[in-house]
Amino acid sequence: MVATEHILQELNPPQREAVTASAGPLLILAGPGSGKTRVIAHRIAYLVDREGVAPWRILAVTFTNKAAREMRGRVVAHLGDAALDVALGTFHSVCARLLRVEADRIGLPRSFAIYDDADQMALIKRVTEGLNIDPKRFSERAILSTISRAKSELVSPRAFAGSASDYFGELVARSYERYQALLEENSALDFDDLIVKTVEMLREHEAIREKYQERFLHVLVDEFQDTNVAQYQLARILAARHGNICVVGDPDQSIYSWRSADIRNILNFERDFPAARIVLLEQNYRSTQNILDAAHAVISGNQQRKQKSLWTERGGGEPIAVFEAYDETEEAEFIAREIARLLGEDGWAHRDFAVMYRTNAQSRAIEEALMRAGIRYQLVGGTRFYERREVKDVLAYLRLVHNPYDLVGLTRVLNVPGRGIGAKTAQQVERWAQTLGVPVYTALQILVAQESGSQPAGLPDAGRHPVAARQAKAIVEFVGLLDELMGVAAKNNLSTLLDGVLERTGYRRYLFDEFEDAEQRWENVEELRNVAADYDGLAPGNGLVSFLEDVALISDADTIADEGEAPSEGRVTLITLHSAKGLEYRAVFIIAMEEGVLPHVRSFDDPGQMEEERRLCYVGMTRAKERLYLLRAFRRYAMGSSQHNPPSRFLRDIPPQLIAQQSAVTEASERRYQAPAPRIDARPPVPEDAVFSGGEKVRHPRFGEGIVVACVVANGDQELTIAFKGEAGIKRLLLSLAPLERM
DNA sequence: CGCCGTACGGTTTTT
DNA sequence: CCGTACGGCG
Repeated sequence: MVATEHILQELNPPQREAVTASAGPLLILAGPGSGKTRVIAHRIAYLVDREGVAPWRILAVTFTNKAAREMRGRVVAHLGDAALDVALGTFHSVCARLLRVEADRIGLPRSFAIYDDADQMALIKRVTEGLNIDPKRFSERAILSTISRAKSELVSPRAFAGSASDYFGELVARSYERYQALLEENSALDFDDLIVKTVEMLREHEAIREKYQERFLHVLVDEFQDTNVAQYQLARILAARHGNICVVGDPDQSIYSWRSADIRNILNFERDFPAARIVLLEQNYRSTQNILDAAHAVISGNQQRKQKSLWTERGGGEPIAVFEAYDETEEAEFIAREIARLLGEDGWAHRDFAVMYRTNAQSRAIEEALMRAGIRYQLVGGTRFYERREVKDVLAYLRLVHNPYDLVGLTRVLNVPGRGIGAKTAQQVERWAQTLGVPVYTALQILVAQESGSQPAGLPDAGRHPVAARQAKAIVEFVGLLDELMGVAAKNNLSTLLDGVLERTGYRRYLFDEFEDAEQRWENVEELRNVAADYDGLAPGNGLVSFLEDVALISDADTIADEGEAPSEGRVTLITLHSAKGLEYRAVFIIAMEEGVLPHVRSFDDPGQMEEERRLCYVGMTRAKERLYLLRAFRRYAMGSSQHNPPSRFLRDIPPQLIAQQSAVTEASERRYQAPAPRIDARPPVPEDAVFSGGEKVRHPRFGEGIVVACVVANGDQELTIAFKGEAGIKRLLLSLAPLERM
């Protein structure tokens, strides 16, 4: 508690202002590395410690669950266990909790399922099928993303239909309505619904609204530039009673507009709260001046932005290293070598390094190189654990036990492991359910009743089911299996339930019968069981609910190993630029600085999206504390074939004097592609006849025949990277010293 | 009706 | 290169 005073001493004046601003709306515009996480944590501590606010009356919303955990850790460090009562989480997790608590009062099934991207896709497929929409003319993904955008802007199906002006709009309007109906039938909410339903709840139920408005004396929102309209409205409603809303963001780091994040929220905030106090945090505590200058040069290319001054006391630092490799293998090998080299120096640990890329698929080459070099790494995201088939199967059973109306889960495992209920039968049942106007699970129950010759109370009187005898028998068994598992769930902890699922379905045997890589898959199932065991302390029903909720709302950034691992245990981080937001590393490698990758080809025809690519690059660059490496490859393999990408426009925006060594890998080949990249002026002359270029065959007296894969011009010499055919492998040689012969 | 083989198409980012 | 869609066989 006494800590507060000396904490305030450590802060610079704007930070102190942000922490101690007493009441009312507050907008903090924070540059990268300005210590904003620290400031929010301090502010929470300050409110409790100095202003006497009860911790449970503070709501702080972060972007990822990991950020929430980190925030909680910081606040607990200041306040002790009292801080555990602060309401902390992502918008989605906070909403899920509120909806679960209020479910009965607002007529929402308490056991609603949460649908992720893949589940939504499965649902929208049914919608377009039902509406006879040709997926070749109108992609399901486009329809879904239009629906999602409407929901993030709090546009109801009815309102959307009213404003639809073209044919596509009509189709989406019809799909939207049907999609929502289907979600309801499944007792499911998608990610957007979590927010939308919460806003609706607060708008329509006065008692509930007043309860929470009264409770939350202070509302704080981090990463405000990445909130969508619905999320902003939610924060506004919650803060309306007391008017204490503090939002923190950086327009230059807005990288989620494709997920309907709306940068205009920042402008609207100033409009909605004219009395808002605005604090600028412009001092950077993270990066060296060179890194900051380079990043600034890149972000300055955006037209739509407010100029901002960023400064640091950290001095010049190392120049930015730009490396041009022959292909992605060499790019990766350069990184592995550089990391190995720095690890050999004093004070560097694995966790000091991160390799960042635009798309998940790019991690592959890096992984291979690090593996070959024996460098430990952790891959963030990629083929995510919870997206693996075997994990999804087991989860689907758990979801069904929790909510048997979940049609997506049901169709997933109806015939997994195979029990003779094929697609045809599933379709028959679904059609039948539709004509009866009941959920598929209810139809299955009726079928079971009919098979046993009875008609239990509470189920609609229906015509005879359309399923053939053999398949009907299999369905009876399947429904029996679910019943049995629900019985297990009611009385046992989560891992017992999961064991029950595996045992009764014979899932292990199924894996080993059907898959080559069954070992690996079974390991994943066991890993899932380990996670589930963490919930065994909870009451039977609660364990399952919390587990499913956490699984649905977990993000890949949440899986990053926390600090606290022994230094020797650290790992190099491989991460997408998007996921890297909010993180920092001593050394950062950004790969594939190429036109078409970063900026991504999909942004070429839209200036707005191009600006977002630039911000993405800026986010990546500003993750670096001490060293920043920007890499590109002359050729890159993607989807089987090789392609050539010109250097990224963002590279050209960086002043040459900030760049250490301009590596020139494939000059000769490069010229053929007329790449106009600016070169460092003071490049020392190299004797013309001595210049080797990529692809040339050479002979070395000791290493034998090889191919030049890269050459770097430096200090009047050339450093050649040569792949030799024999034992020697890949070597780096100086032109002036190596007795090389052109072949 | 279900299962297994081959051809083809589509590929950003994620709470 | 990977997963899905379709066609023939048991």
